[in-house]
Amino acid sequence: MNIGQAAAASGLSAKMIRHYEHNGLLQPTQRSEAGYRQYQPKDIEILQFIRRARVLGFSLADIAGLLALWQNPQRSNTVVKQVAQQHLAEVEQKLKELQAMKQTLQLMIAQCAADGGAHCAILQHLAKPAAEVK
Amino acid sequence: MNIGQAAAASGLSAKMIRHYEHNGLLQPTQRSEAGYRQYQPKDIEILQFIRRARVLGFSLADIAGLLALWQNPQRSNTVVKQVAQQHLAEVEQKLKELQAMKQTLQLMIAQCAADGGAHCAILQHLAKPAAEVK
DNA sequence: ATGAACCTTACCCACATGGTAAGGTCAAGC
DNA sequence: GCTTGACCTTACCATGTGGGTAAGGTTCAT
Repeated sequence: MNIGQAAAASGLSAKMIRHYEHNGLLQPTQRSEAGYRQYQPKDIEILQFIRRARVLGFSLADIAGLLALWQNPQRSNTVVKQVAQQHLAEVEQKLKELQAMKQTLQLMIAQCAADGGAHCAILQHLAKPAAEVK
Repeated sequence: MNIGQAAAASGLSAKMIRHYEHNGLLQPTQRSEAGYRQYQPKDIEILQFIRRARVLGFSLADIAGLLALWQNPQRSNTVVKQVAQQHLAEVEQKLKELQAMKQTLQLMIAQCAADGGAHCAILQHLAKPAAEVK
């Protein structure tokens, strides 16, 4: 199977598959005589694993670790859980930041007349907010 | 006022102030004979404006626009509001994505025994999720 | 044999920020 | 006057996850 078919089968782009190989996420595959990468069904499973982990926001470094654990029969699920919990904590941290942004943005937008005039609560807030944000 | 003092006064780093100037966010300042950038109190207000907008997640391109509007007495608050609403929509989109990640991560973590064994619901989910995520 | 569709590597770009290197400047203290 | 340390300058590299493009080789069907 060539890289284009592997990409279609896994939901990744051919570009990214090469990138993952370059980054050490994937073992270099066999090559055809012409140098084309050859993928086996087992490789497709690995690619799908990577795609699903990316959808969940895991970094490539995290995924490298998860892949190694996945392929290690001696693994401990405790380690896997730690990785996931650490990532969840980061996601929750970003959620907090975005929620704070959202709240302030909504407040500012609600206070903006949008009547075509020059007076603007949004610009006022950015110039001198009621409560300074550090 | 030198760049270090301007950085301290505005809450930005000297590095970023230079970067903003390089990007066209800031007008090049006066320079001392030795070539040091010189900042006036008015410049500090602009730097603080930028910092507050960054805290709210506005891109540098957005901030360039907001700064131009701020300094234009002929501005229309309608335009400002549009910029803010567009950014809010992006923030809300990211919030949705992160919330979906959070939910799935919590589910996977809850199902993981973490008893030191090799069986792991998290890896199972990544290998073959119950409901495929495209 | 030719053309389309695929593959290869190797670059540049985004985005905001940090780091580092190599060098110039200024002020304080001796 | 000289040293020292803190500051400033520019210029480059790195991050992380991709997208884009270029220049070229391969494969297959017509």
